[in-house]
Amino acid sequence: MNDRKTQIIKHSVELVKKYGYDSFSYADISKDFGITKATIHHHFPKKDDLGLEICYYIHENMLTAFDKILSENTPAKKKIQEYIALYANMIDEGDKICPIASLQAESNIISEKMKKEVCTIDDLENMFIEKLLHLGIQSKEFTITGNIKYEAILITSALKGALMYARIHGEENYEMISKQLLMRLNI
Amino acid sequence: MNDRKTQIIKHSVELVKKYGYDSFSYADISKDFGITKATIHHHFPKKDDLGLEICYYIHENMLTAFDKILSENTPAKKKIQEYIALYANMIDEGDKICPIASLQAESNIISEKMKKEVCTIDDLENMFIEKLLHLGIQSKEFTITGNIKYEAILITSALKGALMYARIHGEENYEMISKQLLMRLNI
DNA sequence: GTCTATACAAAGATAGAC
DNA sequence: GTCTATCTTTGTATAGAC
Repeated sequence: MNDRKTQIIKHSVELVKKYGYDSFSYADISKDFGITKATIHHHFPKKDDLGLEICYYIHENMLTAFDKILSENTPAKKKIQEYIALYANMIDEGDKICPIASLQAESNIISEKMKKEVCTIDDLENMFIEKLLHLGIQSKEFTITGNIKYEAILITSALKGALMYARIHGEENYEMISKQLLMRLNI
Repeated sequence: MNDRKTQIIKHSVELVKKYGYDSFSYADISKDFGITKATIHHHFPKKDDLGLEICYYIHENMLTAFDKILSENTPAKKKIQEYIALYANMIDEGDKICPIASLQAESNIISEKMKKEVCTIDDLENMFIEKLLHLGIQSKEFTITGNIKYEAILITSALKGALMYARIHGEENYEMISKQLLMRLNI
């Protein structure tokens, strides 16, 4: 619809991945697109308006990516590896981390509305992984010891942590850490 | 030792754990201690000076905690649990995460000097865990599949991620996630 | 939708007095 | 070591013209 509006949201997600929500400004977007700050305020009166749209965008993007992975006729192991590859792309883009990890780290800064959205996205991601784990168990690709729900949360949390580590210490670390994480599933 | 300067550093570490480095200000410290911003600038002319001292303080604190755990005549399993409890304390303090995770999330905001210090602290923590893993293997308390170095990095990264998750979703999650993480070591 | 202009507060920082 | 006072820059935000 509103091309410029979507353009700003997309770019803002990248800024969150690189600098965090509180540390990027309307001035940054202004420079990057060659428009004035006032124009951005026209589309998003308050920064929190933009912040919420950022969350919604991440949410929708995630749904699309997960639906694609689920729809493919592939074994659970392959689906999990595709999920892990989604994260890897963020480092390749240059100096970025998971936008949700970034917002989690700023949870005492963002509005209650944004916080709630972050929680919803977290739940979505964890339920997706839980689903993949159940798939793999059913197809006897692997077994899970302990609690499946928390195994899922462990996987998503560990990958977010791994991405932050790899951004500073070298992107090659992400692959090594994720490989080690999946070792318990014999993947 | 317990002079104003140290007092400011200690408090700043807590602010980093709660809000992040970029999102806390001299004005915050000023209010909390009832002193002016100028006084803080007297102790730390630039914010980066304070930032570095924050890193050094975290570094030293970590060394002390790790030395204590290593010096005790306890099995490796117990030592790992003590390490995990160190993290748990941060949530108990109220709404806080690992200060290093916070700085990692802001790695494109902080100075090169601070970034280097964060890396050093990361290495220190990972080597500590690696040591505990070797101890446990030697004493036949558990076995490790895969790469021990990356198992250590996985543990530290996962716990940082788990802490961020638990801050938003409820502190009880930290225990559940860490329990699931250690399941592979049969702890 | 985009601009200029402007307001207003906050953040980092400095000079100089006590 | 702490203060008052001041400065600069940046960030968020609004009003009104084109």
